[in-house]
Amino acid sequence: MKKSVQDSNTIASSMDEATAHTIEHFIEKMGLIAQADGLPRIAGRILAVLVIYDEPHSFTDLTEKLAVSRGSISTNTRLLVNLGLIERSTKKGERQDYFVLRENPYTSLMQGIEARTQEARALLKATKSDLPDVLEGAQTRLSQMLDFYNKFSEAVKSLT
Amino acid sequence: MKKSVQDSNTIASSMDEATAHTIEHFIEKMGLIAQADGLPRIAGRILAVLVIYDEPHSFTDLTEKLAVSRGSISTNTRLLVNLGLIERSTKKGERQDYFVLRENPYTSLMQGIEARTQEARALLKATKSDLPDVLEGAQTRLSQMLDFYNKFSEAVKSLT
DNA sequence: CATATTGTTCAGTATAAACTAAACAATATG
DNA sequence: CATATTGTTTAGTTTATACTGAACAATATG
Repeated sequence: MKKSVQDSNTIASSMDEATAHTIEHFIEKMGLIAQADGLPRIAGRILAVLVIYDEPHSFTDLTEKLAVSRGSISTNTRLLVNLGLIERSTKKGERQDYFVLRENPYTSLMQGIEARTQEARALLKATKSDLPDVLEGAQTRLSQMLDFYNKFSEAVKSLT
Repeated sequence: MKKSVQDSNTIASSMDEATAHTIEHFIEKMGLIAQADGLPRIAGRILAVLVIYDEPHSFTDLTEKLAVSRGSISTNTRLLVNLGLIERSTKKGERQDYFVLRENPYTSLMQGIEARTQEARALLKATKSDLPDVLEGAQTRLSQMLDFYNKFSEAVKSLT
């Protein structure tokens, strides 16, 4: 078996104690942030690993570094790839897939958010046009909400 | 027992069939949108009711209109109040609390989002300063991520 | 061909969250 | 005071999701 980028047990020994702790903490916190954003905790942790380390990480690197099952790595790397945050890469003479952070990871994230607001806007427009004008209050409040989503959408688009 | 704003069984009969259906659909979709945003489905549905109807809705109005338990209404109205989306109101001679949509519901929502990004920014800053400069790649990627969150924060703030 | 490696899928389990129903405290009403 | 109303809280249930571990297919290697 090929030696992986770095064995999880040897991380700490190859760097400053405090640094190792900082990294560990960052990885766990990113898991929680991911969770708060509605993503699996593991997805956030994988992302954190790829933010910290320069080297592309293989499937097995990740299972060892994060101590989770291959199934989870498979599922969550695919998720992150779909979100446009990471991408697969390969090395010649190696069968394994490697993962690295994408160049501009966050723009595509924004596109995902944009798509979601688009759904809300569609619903609001449809509801407005389906409801009779006599429901003035409802029409007004729907307009306000739609107006907000429109502005939000613009703001998000300006970030990409 | 006081007659409530409108009995759920009589909604349809007092308005156009198509209109009733549109409202029903809007309420359910709002539940799903709330869910996608990490909120309980019921919170979205309560919000939808208050968007559609002019009248302040009591606790019991909501339980009847949405066919959910009082416990859920209690929990979720409190949640929506804390998010700044709705507010309690009262009527003289009435013991019940009533709920209405706030005047500008969405700005305070944004403030909540802002607070969440603030956490991420704090983590990124702390991690950057705790990690040694020799970890150039990590420093760069952390900066990029922080940069993104900074811009996002600005964009969100511009909406309020 | 037999064995090993790699990634995916899926059944089952664990965990977390939503929701209900009932108990409860506080207040009002008669 | 007894009873009813109102909102909150909490125990228990349901439901959804994350995660594991093992089976699997595909491919490589000897």
